[in-house]
Amino acid sequence: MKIATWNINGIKARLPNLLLWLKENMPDIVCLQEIKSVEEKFPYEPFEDLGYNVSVWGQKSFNGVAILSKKRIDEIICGLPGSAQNENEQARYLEAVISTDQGAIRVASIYLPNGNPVDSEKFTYKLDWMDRLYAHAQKLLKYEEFLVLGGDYNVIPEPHDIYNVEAVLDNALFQIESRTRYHSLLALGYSDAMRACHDGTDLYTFWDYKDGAWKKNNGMRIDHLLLSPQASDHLVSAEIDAKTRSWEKPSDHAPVIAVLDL
DNA sequence: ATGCCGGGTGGAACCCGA
Repeated sequence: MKIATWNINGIKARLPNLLLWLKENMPDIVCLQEIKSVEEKFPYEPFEDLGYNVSVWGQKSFNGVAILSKKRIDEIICGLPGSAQNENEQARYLEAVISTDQGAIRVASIYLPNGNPVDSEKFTYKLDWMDRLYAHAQKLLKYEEFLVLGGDYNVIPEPHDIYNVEAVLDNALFQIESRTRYHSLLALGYSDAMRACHDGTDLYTFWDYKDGAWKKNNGMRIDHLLLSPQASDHLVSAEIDAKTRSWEKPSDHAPVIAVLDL
């Protein structure tokens, strides 16, 4: 079972790259973020042609999450509990229950709010959103399922997850309030798939388009796959597919992939 | 360097991202 997360920064702009990547890697499940499309305009057909079931929670212009799955999707939940369930709710959380031969696996595609600038209501929105994610993640653990919370968390967990700490001292992604909330998820029992498999530096998932960040490797690790203990017991490997950042018309994020022996 | 790039909307210029 190969499961991936990728902030693709626009499904329309990234369709060729995404299809190429799917053909090369053939993941079983993919969590997508920032599709920037409403459901009605999502290009379902090319994914279905590759054998994927597709669930989308979209929004015009911004945000938007989706889940691709080779196996049947039995259940879909849009949004976190506690969200204002109205038409203004930002499309940032999509959860699916997927059938496998070993039983059900629950997967969430998460596009956590950026939160900049920190002296604005955007930062309090981020922290409130993280509090609601924590409460939901805590509840989900009680199911004792194979569970993967994948997505763009917009949190740099540790100093060695950024090329230069000085560059993000005022950034919402590195504030102690953001990092503490991220670490509280780990304290619940979730494991960061990448850190479960790799130590050290230079493990980045995002490089800004501007200022030659990719060429200078000015990156940060903000896209994560968090595994429940049941899923973590089956973790075989985890990797960042950084080479996609060097492709033509790249997303500014690279995919993260975990392999589970399920 | 909090916008130098890039996507989206809409059809120019502006919002948004990390």
